[in-house]
Amino acid sequence: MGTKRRRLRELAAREQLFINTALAHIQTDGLLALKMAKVARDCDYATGTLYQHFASKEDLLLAIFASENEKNLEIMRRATEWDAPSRKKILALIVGDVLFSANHPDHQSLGRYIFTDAVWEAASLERRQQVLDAYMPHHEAATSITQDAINAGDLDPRGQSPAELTLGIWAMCMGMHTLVEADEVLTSLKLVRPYRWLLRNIHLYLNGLNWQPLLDPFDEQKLNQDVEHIVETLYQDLCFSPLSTEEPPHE
Amino acid sequence: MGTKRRRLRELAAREQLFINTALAHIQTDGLLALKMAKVARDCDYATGTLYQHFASKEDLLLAIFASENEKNLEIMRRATEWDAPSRKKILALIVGDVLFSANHPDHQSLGRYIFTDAVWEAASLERRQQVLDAYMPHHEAATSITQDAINAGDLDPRGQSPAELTLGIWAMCMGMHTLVEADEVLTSLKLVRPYRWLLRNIHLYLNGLNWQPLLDPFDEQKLNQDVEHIVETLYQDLCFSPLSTEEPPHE
DNA sequence: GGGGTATTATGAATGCGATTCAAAAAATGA
DNA sequence: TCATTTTTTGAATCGCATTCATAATACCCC
Repeated sequence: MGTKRRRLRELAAREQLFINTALAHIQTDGLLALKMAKVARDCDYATGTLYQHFASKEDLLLAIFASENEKNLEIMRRATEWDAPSRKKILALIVGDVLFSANHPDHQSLGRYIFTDAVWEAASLERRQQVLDAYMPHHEAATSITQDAINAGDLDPRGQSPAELTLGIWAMCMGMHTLVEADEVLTSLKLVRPYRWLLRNIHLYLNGLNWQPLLDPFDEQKLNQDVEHIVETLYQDLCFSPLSTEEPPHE
Repeated sequence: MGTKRRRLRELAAREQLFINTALAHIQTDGLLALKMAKVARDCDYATGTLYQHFASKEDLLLAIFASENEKNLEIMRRATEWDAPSRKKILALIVGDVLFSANHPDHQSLGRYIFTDAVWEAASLERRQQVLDAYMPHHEAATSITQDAINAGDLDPRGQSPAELTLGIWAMCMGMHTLVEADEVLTSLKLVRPYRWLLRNIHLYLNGLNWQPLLDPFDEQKLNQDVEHIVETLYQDLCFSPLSTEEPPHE
C-alpha cells in the first residue's frame, strides 16, 4: 500500500521541519530561549503534534544534533577520500572539523550540552542510539586515515589499534572546541587564535607518534601553505575561516 | 564593630552549607533532580534565604563548581611543589587531575554543564568571575611547570610562551574527560581505560615538543612504574584510581 | 530596658513553560 | 454513507524557579 509509504515520507518531512525550525530558533535566540510551543506554532502545528515526534525537549535537542552532524559527514568524507599523503589527510580532517564548527557556531556547544547527563538521560533510548550512530562514521573517518598511514608505511602502530592511535587527536580537538566555547577563559589568559594552536599541537602529537613525514610545528610558513592548499582544494565553499593566515586585527 | 565581622562569617558559613548540601543532592540524585526548595528546606532555611546567596539555580551550580575546584588546587600544588624532573612533574599534575576527577565523579560533568552558554548566562557576573578566578591557578600550575622545564633546559620554547606550550596538554585532558563522561561513545567503540591513553598521549605530545628526557610512550612497564611512584609519593590519600596497573577484569 | 528604625527571613503566591489528554477532526474501509 | 481507527488539537495540568508582602529579628539611641 503506497499510502503507508507516503505517510512515512510526510512524517519524516515534518520531523525535519521541526528540527530545522528549532535550530533556527536556537541560532537566533540561543538554547535558553527555545520554547516547544513556539516551535510548534511556527511550523503551524499544535504542541501535541511536536510531542508525537520528540519525547521531550531534550529529545528534540539530540535530534537537532544528529541532523547537523550528518552535514559534517559530507565534509569529512572530502578529507578521507582525498588522494594525498596520510599526514596531509589527517590535517585536512581537522581543518574540516574546525571550518565546520565555524560555519555551524552552535553545533559544538549543543554537542557539549546534549552529552550532559541531565540532557542525555531525558532523551529517548532510540534518539540516543541515533546520536551514537551519527557519531560512529566520524570516528571511522579518522581511524581509516590512520589505517591508510599504517598501510602506506608512514606510521608504525607499535602494536596499537588505529582507533587507539586516533584517540589523542580526537580528545585534543574536542578539548580545544570546549576551550574555545568558554572563551572568557582563553581571553583572560591572553591566548589568541586557539585553532592555530590546535593545528600546531596536532603536528607535535603526530611527530611524537613518528608519523612520517615529520614536520616542524613552528614553521609558520609551511603550516600556512598546507592550510591554504587544503582549503583551496577541499573546502572552497566553506566561507568563514578562523584559521586565516593573516594576523588578528590587533592584540 | 565585631558584630559586622561575625555576621560576615556566619553568612559565609551558611553559603558553604548551601553549597555542600546542594552538592550532596547532586551526588545522590543527579543534576536533573536538584530542587532549590529542597536544598533550602534540608538546610532549615526558607527558599528566599537561599536566593539571598545565589541569584539563580545556575548561580548555585557555578558556586558549587568553584568550591570543588578549590579542593583541586591543593592537589595540584603537590605536583608543582614536588622536587622532581620537570617531565615527571607534568605527568604528576595530570595524574593528580585524573585522580581528582575519579574521586569527585560529578565535578567534570558539572564543569562541562556550567560552561554551557545556557547555564553560564544565567549566573551572576560576580559568580562567573569567581569561577574564572578559581580556574586561573589551575592554568598557572601547568605553566609554572613548563617554565621550570625551560629554565632547567629540558624544553626549548622555540619562541612560544609557556602558556601557549601548555595549551595542548590542557585541551587533551579536557577532551579526554569529555569522552570519558560520554562513555557510551567510548564503550561502543571498544576503547577501554581511556585515562591510560591520556598518559600515553601526553608523552607522545611531550616527545613531539622534544621535552627532555624523551620517553617511549608504549613502554608499559616504565609508565606503570612512574605512575606508581607518583601515586605513592604524592597521592597516597586519594583512594580510587582509574589508572591502576592491573588489566581490567575482562573485556 | 524600651521603642523606633533598618535589615533579614519567611513561605505562600506568581508565573512560566513543558507535558498531557480528552475531545474534535481526519482518514480509512466497508 | 457511516462506523471505526488514527491523528491532531490546544486548553488544562503540573512542577518548580523565582518573587515579594509580611513577619521576625537585629541594631541603635535615649
